[in-house]
This record gives sequence, structure tokens and C-alpha cells, in this order.
Amino acid sequence: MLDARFFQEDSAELEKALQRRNADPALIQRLNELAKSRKHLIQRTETLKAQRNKASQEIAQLKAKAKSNPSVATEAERRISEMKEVGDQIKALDTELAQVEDQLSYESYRIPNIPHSSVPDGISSAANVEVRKWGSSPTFEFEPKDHIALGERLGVLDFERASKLSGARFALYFGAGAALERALIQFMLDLHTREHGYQEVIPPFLVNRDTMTGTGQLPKFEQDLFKTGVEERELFLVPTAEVPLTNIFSNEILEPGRLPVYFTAYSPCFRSEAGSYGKDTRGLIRQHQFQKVELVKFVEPEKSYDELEAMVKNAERVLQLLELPYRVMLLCSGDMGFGAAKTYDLEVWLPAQRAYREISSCSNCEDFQARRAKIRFRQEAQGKPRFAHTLNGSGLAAGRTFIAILENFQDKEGNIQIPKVLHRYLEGAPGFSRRGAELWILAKS
RNA sequence: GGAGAGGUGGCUGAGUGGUCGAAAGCGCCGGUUUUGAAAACCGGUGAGGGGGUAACCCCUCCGUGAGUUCGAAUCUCACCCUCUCCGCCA
Repeated sequence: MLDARFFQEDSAELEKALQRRNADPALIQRLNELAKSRKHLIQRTETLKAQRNKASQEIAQLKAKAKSNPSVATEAERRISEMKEVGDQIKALDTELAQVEDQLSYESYRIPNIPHSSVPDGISSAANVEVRKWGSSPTFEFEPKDHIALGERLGVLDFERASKLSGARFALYFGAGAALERALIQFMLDLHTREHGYQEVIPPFLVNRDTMTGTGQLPKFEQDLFKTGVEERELFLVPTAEVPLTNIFSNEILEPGRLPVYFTAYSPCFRSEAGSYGKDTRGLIRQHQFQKVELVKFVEPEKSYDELEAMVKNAERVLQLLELPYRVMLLCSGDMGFGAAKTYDLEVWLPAQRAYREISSCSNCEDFQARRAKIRFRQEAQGKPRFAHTLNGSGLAAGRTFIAILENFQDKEGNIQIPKVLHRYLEGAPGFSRRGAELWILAKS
């Protein structure tokens, strides 16, 4: 959510910003009118309320005196009937005001965040800018297989049986596959907690409507979420651990010295994404459920862009230690997520696709989420509360990391070599074989 | 799942229709005193919104939402949450 002042005053700036985000600039006109109407109604209703409060006190005094003086009692009755009129007016105005505020919040909750000045203009991923590249894509003396062929041959992935259980876009991991995914998660959590200063959290994976609204998934993207249960108890499955983590401090004012706070959490992520059918229909790339390790930061506004750079480095470190080639992309204004002011994507090299594919997305949301979720802090003990800046990033998506390992480290027979940093997690596990200093998942010959 | 109790300011806790944004205590901040600290004493100490150049003024908020009333922390209804006991379970 944006500051209400934005669409009350300098709407030209906002209109420009919204065009950069592919949003409808006509919204601004409407918001402007609603904001004016709100202000007007507040002024009228508050004048009447002040009048009523004053009269209530006077009536109380009159009632106290009325016992000894009957004429005062008549006066009190007269004032009460007078105030009845005022009360009706207040009620009518308050009803109107509530409607205007409902509309105002309905509309303003649907406006995306404004891009930071360093974000390039553009309407699609074509306008994203490559910032840097790490590692070199491996050369193969054979045609590299994709992770589906590799995974099924090794017996570690099964999409057909998964669809029997849950339908399309779900996966079963077996044996060494399940162990590898789990090892990746543990490796990532260990790295972030031991070397990057994040505190590990296990959050709820089901959250309420307020929580989803706080981070920006609602009200606009309800169709992308899975929802549980019947109407009386509405809960949503988290599409990312960003949601519960960021909302940890909702409706709180953090004491001076508390910031920065770094959290990391593993969670399964559940995404309905009704609009995405037709893309990546096969394999692990796009699933209704996937595993991810998330990074979230709460920081002072002045530091949030430095913190974003640091967070990207934290995510990159995972890929570097796994020896997976990747590049860092700065997203253009039209390709960013709803709440982001600036986003870097990490894209890992997938040999079978001969393409870089997103494996992490790190964003500075500035005060967009903080404003919605009311996440504030005090700089000094006596200071005014300020909105914190929130950041989130994948560190990393485990499923896609799994794909990258299969595809990048395959040999001609479809065996998979395991990166060194994972050996300590997988040494001796069923399905893994030693070859000298190397560790492999071997295809049955 | 069954039965009961309760949600008030940073914390403890009073308040059951009328100057109650809320007693008291603790905590915190400032001051007096002190060589310094503690103690003691004095004063201050929530958030959001509206108006004003400003000093400052006004409105709202006692779990959330609706209702009754001239007037609600206080009465009514619904919901959420917490605690205790029983049952069940990892």
C-alpha cells in the first residue's frame, strides 16, 4: 500500500509510476476523488461529534442537579431530544464515511509499489538487465538430458503417480531424490544461519486473510492461492515463507536497537497460479507445491538498498558453493512482483533448456508491506514510530536447485555427481555411491 | 471434542451507563538532591486520523465487528484469541 498522500496531492508522479508497472492510471483519478470525499466527511462528522461530546457532559451535570431541581430535569430532557437529532446525523455520516473508506482501501490495496529510480523501464522480462554472471556453462560431449528424463531413469522422481494422488503439477521424490532435496534445504539453512546471520524460523504454513493482505498477496491475487476449509474458518496455504515471516512483526512497534532483523525459514510453497497453464507443463519447474528456503529482513529505511545487495550475495553464495553457473538480473519495472520496489533475480543455467531459469528472486519492498501490515520501529526511545523496510528473497528454491544439479552434473550414462558441499549431508545415504573423492547417484545399468 | 474462566495503556491491575484515554503500582524519560550511583521527591510518559505558519485544538481507539442509548471500557449479539480441567493425540 502506498501513502495516502500520494494520490491526494502529487498524482502526476504516481500516474507515471503506475504506467511503468503496467497498471491503470485511471485508478488515480478515482482514488483522488475518494480521498477528497473522505476528508470532507471526516471534517463534518468530527464537528458533530465534538458537539455531542460537549453536550453529553453538560447533560450529565444537569442530571446530577435534577434531583433537587425539577426545572433542570426538563432542561435535560430538552437537550437529550436535541442530541438525538445530532446522533442520527452522525450515524448517517459515519455510514457514508465507512463506505468511502472501504472503497478507498479496496482500490489502494490493488495499486502496486512504485519502482525505485535505479529500476529500468520496461513492460516484460525482455527489458531486464544482466548485472553479472558467475561460472561457465558446462560443455557436454553428449546431448544433455532434462531433469525429467534423468530423474525418472534414476527412479528418484515420479510425476505420473503424483498426479494419481493430487493431479497435475505435483511430484513424488523417492530415495536419493528425496534425500538430495532435504540435503539442499539443510545446507541452505545452515549456510544462512551460521555464516549470514539469519535466525531460523519454523512458521505456520496456513495463514489468515490479514496476513496474506499484509504482504500483498491479497486482495488482488486470491486466485493464485490455495484456500482451506469451509467459510467459517478461512485459511490460506502459504505461497512462500515470506508471508508468515514478514507478518511476524505486524501491528508492532519495534524498540530502538531491534533492527535489523534477519529471518530464514524452510517451507513448502503452495501456488495455484491459475493463469500459468501452458507454460512449463512438464517436470519440476512449475509446481503447485515446491520446497523453498526463504530469507526475510526488517531494516531501517536508509539501509534497505545496501541490505538488498547483501541479501542477493547471500543467495548467490548458495549457487557458488554448489558450483552452479548463474547470472544476476535486475528486473525492469513491468516484470517485478506487486510489492517490490526493486528486484534482482538469480537465474541458474539449465543445460537441457540451454537457458538461464529463475531460481531466486530478491526484493526490497521498502515500506509497501510495512504500511499494510503496520510494521513499525522507533529509532530513539522518544521518537515517532516509522515504517520499517522489508526485504525478501529465495535462498533458494529447492526444487529448481534440484533440477540444476541433475542437469549440470550429469554424465553420459545419466549418473549425477553431487557437489562437495553436500557430501557431509549425503555420505552413506542409500542411493549414493562413492567414486574416489566423488559422490554420485548412479543409474541402474 | 466436552466443561469453565478471561481478554483494559510497555507490564501488573482497578473500573459494570455520564468530564474515563481510563485509578494505583511497576517500568521508562527528564529534573531536584548526591563526589558518583542508589534511595527519596517532583514532573512527564500510547497509537491513528483531522485542522492550524505555530503554540495548540478536535475526533477515534479498553480483543474484533455489529447493535441498544442523548451518551458505552461498562448493556446485547456474533466472531477471534488466551488460560484451566476432562477426553484424544505426535
